[in-house]
Amino acid sequence: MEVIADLHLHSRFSIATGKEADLEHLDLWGRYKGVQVVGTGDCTHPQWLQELADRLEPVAPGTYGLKPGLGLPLKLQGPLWDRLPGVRFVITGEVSCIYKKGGQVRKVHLLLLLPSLDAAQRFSARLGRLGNVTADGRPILGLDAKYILELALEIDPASLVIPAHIWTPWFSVLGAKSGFDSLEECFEEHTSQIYALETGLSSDPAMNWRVSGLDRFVLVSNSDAHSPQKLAREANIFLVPPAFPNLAQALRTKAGFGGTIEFFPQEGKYHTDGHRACGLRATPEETAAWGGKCPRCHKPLTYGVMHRVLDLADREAGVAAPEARPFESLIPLPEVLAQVLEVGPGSKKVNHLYFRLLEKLGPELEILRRTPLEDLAREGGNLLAYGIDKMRQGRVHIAAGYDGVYGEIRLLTPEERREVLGQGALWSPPAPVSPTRPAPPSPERGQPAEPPNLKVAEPTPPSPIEPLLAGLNPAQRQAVLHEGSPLIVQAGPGTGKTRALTHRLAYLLARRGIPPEEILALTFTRQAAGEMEARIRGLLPDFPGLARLTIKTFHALGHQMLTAQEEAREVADEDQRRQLLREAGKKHKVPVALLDARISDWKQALTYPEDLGEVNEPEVAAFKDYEAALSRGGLWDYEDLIARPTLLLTRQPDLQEAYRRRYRHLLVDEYQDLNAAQYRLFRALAAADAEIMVIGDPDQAIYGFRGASPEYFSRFRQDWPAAVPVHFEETYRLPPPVLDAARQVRRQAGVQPGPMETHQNGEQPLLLLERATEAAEARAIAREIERLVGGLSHLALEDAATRHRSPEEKAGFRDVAVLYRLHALGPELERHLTAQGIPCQMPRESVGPELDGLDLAAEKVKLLTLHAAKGLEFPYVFIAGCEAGLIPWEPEGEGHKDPEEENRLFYVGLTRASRQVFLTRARSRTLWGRKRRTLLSPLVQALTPEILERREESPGASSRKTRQPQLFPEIGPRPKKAR
DNA sequence: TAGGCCACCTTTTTT
DNA sequence: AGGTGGCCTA
Repeated sequence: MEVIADLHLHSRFSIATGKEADLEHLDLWGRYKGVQVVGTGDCTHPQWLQELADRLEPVAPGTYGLKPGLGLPLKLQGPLWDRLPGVRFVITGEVSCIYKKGGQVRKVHLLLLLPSLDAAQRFSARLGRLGNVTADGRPILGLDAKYILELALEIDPASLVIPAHIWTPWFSVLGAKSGFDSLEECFEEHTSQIYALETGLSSDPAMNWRVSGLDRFVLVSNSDAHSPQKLAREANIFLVPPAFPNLAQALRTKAGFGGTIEFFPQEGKYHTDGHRACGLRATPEETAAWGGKCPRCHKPLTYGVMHRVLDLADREAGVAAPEARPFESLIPLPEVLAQVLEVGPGSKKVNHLYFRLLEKLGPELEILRRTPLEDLAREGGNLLAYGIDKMRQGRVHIAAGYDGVYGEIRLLTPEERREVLGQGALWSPPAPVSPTRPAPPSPERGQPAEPPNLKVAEPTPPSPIEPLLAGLNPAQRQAVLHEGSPLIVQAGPGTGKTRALTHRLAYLLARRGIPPEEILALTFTRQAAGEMEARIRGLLPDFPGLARLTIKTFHALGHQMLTAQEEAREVADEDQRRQLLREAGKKHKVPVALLDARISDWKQALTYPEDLGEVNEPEVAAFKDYEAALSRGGLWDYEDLIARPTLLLTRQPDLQEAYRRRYRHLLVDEYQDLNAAQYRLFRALAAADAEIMVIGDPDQAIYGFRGASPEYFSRFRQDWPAAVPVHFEETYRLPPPVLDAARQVRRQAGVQPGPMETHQNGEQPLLLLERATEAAEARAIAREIERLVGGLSHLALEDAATRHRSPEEKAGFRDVAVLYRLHALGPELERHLTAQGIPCQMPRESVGPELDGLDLAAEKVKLLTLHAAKGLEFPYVFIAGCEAGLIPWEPEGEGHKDPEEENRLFYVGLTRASRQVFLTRARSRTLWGRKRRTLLSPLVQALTPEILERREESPGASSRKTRQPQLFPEIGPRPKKAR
């Protein structure tokens, strides 16, 4: 007994679905169509899962039915319908993986088949930690497809993952635009866990047989319906009982898998090649003859599924794959009726006849596949019977779909019409004979496989150049090689600062034989220290004694020095410190903020209560209490970690001498960010004859509020008169317009940064997007990101500007950062980007305890403060909130605090980008409950038009849906969610 | 001592 | 807006 199953469809929680896409209507339409098993779809969506749990009950293992009383009444009566059982549901869903692999953006849709509702709940919860599963029933995840497979099997080994509509150009495992050339490239060592492939609307099994690499897979077909009416336009025929374990077994082994019900693939939107704008349809042969270009406009043609299949094909047409299953090609009944009645498929006439036929003849699939022609003729007329007969024989004329244009079916020619309908018609339904399609070509052995394409590794000739200097420019080389006197390097953004530092370290160790323990490299952040260490290991793998190298933050070094001399204490965290300040401040009636600032100042000047003598200020008394409390609690604060070790060194000459003897080589990163205490610590550590290299960029000094002062940078040459200055003048990061913009910004502060030359190409100007509100601003950002990634879904298809970009040029989510001045802007941006289906993350949050490999592997857009972006690089950088008062930040009523530093901060933001910068602004912004009209940031205002393009909101923005080719055009716009 | 109400304030960050 | 701390009351 045949069991027809449609496993891939979507609920109303998916984007661009009708609100009728619920269980009740799926059950109803499953019965109308004649399907016994229906996937739930969207099994990663928490609300949908809740609905499944509420409304379904198990009827067999992993198989569910509507709870009693929930089924909708059929519009139909009669013996065929009165006792028709409801459909059975199995748990299915789809995820969209958008990620970079091999330097290219990949977009792969996967169909999931899970063995139980419980498994789905666990899977959803797990995915929810890696991305956003609530915005869309088909979530967009920045995760490698193979991890999804791993995860599904980890949740339950009975799960099945089926690559979805595998040939579509934009979103599939073999797709021409963002896919792979083989399943193995995608799933690697897990490929054996893939058992089935979904052929999609634009291809049928016969096309897939031409690729012998697919022979071992079960070829499945599903509707991918976005509304229940579209259910089962493609489907699977199983010859096993309708329960999950049997279906899964059949999908794994092919045994009990009876074949598929298909669209005519030419009807699909991407079947053949062409160019929509020119209305040009092309066969792959024509495309080849035209060199892939549209002969009318010479733009690249969009390759269709057929083309892609032929690219990978290694078997002749008309030869079935071994063990191939048969398939039947059908046209949905409403379309057949539309052809017969010469009206639209959505018309009342069609609808009326549709249900009349169903009532008399049974479910739609039965009518299309099996109902005897004479019965069709009796209930629907000769023309209908004739048309369906033609369809069953495959005699259908279809102008193939291309470049997003649906194929056009013509079932009946005018002559046929006349003949069949005319007086004394030549055609009448034949006597009842089995009207099934001719059997598919019998499976044969496939062609012998091509010899494997062996790649011979090219021997790399031994390099005569010192490898540690190879690839360095002259200034970098100088920084690496310099010895004998202190060195100060001024290194702008992207000029290879870390490169120079790490190569110098490696050179010291490996060429000059400096013992690792004599080297001290200091950074400001753990991340920078970690990166430096990793890069040294990369340069000198297996070098003995690397562990004895000291690469630390200033604070870590200070902590280590302190604990070597005193009883170790913990470092007070933010909360502890605030608590102690509050207590001390309260007792002595000193405002906490004031006390905080005073104590910081004191410690940065290496001053402790005992140095303040008998001053009677309440602040001093509070300071004493605070220090006593820290001590009682066994705590140091961050400033202690610098000030105290410095005092130890200055007060104990022998200790200082010991450190100075040990560290003969000192390197300091981000030298412009030293504060007074750090500067003194560094001076205390540096012997007169030590070899010193400091590197930094005074234009990027942004920690003045923390007591840092770029003054020490310029003072270096006074402190070390023998110092040699080096200036890195070549940037490898900034494309010319960004470099230009950055320099223009600095010029506004009266600073003319030294000469700079860029090796980065790219002429994209900065883009300024001004919107009415911060919500519109966030949506504009989301839209641009979507463009950069090259479209997130079929519905928001790549526009002309991006669609022909090669996959290498497209961005992955991790290539994008959104920067802003205040944390307060972060959550709102995150909310909107998330709602638009863009995986994003504010790194503060991710500092959770249970970060595993997958968490780290998930690609996300980063949301960062400008400060936090320091030292990072992203191809695409958005700077949000480019408004006067916000950038540069001017606290309410107080006016500019430090316009110089704000200017540098903006400079830092701009110079994070290696491809393009987007500046955005909200004309009205609500911040901390106060709504204000804003002006464009003066820093942006001053940028010249050659490098800054302004793009107003396109007036056609509201006509989105008319511009966009729709996969399911009958669906209205997505319902607005209440805020 | 819990709970409720009100006033306040809001940049950027280091083991 | 929204969270926090302070202060008052029962």
